[in-house]
Amino acid sequence: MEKKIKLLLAEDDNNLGGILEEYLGEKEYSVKWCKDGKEALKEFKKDSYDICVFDVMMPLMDGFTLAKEVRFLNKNVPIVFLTAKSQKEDAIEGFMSGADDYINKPFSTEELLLRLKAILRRASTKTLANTDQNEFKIGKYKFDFNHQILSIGKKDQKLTSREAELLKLFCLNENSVLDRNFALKTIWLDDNYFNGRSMDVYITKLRKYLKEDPNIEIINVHGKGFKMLTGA
Amino acid sequence: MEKKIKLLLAEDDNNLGGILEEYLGEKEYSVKWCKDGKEALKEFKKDSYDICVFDVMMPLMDGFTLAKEVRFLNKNVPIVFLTAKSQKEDAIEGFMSGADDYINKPFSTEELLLRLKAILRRASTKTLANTDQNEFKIGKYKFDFNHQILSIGKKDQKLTSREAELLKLFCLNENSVLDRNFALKTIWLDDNYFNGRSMDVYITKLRKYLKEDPNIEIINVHGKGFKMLTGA
DNA sequence: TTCGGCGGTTAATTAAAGTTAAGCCGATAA
DNA sequence: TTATCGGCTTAACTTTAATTAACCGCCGAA
Repeated sequence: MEKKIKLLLAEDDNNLGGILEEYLGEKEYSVKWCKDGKEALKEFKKDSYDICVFDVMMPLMDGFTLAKEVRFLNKNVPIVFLTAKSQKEDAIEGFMSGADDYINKPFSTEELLLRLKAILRRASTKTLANTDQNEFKIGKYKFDFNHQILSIGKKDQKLTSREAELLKLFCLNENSVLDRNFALKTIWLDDNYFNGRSMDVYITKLRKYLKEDPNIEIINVHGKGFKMLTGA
Repeated sequence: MEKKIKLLLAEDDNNLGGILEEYLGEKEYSVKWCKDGKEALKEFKKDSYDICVFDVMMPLMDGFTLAKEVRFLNKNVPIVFLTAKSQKEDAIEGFMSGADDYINKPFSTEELLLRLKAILRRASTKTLANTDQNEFKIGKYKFDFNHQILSIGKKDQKLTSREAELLKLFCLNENSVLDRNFALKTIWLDDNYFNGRSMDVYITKLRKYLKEDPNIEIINVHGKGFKMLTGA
């Protein structure tokens, strides 16, 4: 059996929630169903998920607010909004980032399944090697991912592929927390203990490379991951 | 049953006050009704509230003056003003901060309820992780949340993530009570006994860090939480 | 006034992360 | 085929963060 895709569902309606949990659970998803936004946020903080499905209208914390909080924790996880027909499209789009999608209620479960597949395909092609962005500015540094070169002034530092992948992830999550497990899963494909320790070693290496510009720092967020701060 | 939303009502009219107290009390609010501005201010100092509803025309202290005092104590609590139709809109808006709203008398209780919900939703999006504010002044100190640094003069004190999160919560609730369970739920995600004791340890640490400026103190409000006083 | 719970503080424990070096392995060159 | 090298992982040891424990004092309700 393939490993299941972890899906976080926030839906206050018991009926719809139950249906989705059951239906998606039978497919390639492992579903965590929360009945309000607060609960879902707590859950997202606790565990890591591959995709989120949020109802927009919910008690305690609506889907958009929830999405904002989740985005703050992870810039990459794709989010699908469940909206009522009455909601204005442009208002919805204002809340969505590039990786997101929405689907109008009522919808068939097959329809949702198709959307989920599409968005995951899009997301997975984007996540790592495949982002079209391959050159980054990091403070006074310039980082060329393709050539695996980190340069400052005249000095060039050749990077290994692991170093480059990790640094790229940091660039894509500049100034926000890069979740430990997310990074491990995207680069090492498995977030076990040893890969974790390996990553720590790479953190040390990156810090060494980046110490020429005092405004750049990779700080640890205990139990969560790391944050690359780039002054500004 | 979810915990009720604490609402501070300042209304001198016995009739309207009584109606609101009863009607809101039946809904998801726990209402404290004060019959003049002075009393309301005293009450606000004593306890912590999620939202305020102030009549503008009141004896002893009018709603705007009251709001100014309350704002001094807490920059974030949303305030809804009850105004007479005759009052000029722009004059009212001049007194409101971004988080506030007003409603013209007479109004239906349903109308007020809707406003309260809307304003609370708006306010909640701002609460924690999501505030864009990340630098704070605390007396003579400067606190940079992103870099987790608390500095006074030339001295920098590095903070751990937990210390920084807690201090940020205090900054967002400067001079007003930070509810114990609220803090635990936002930072520790669970307000059980051990997390509570853990928080107490962090309070001790923050007090140590902040003792260079004698005007700053974190005082305990027995059974409720803590208040960070910043002289001023 | 007394008692029970809450909070203050310091210390002990456990878990996470930092660092350096050794080991492993595949690729390449002699 | 074997020596060497680079990249990565594993190991060992250190430091730091966070939680739990232990002990004590104080506040407020009865």
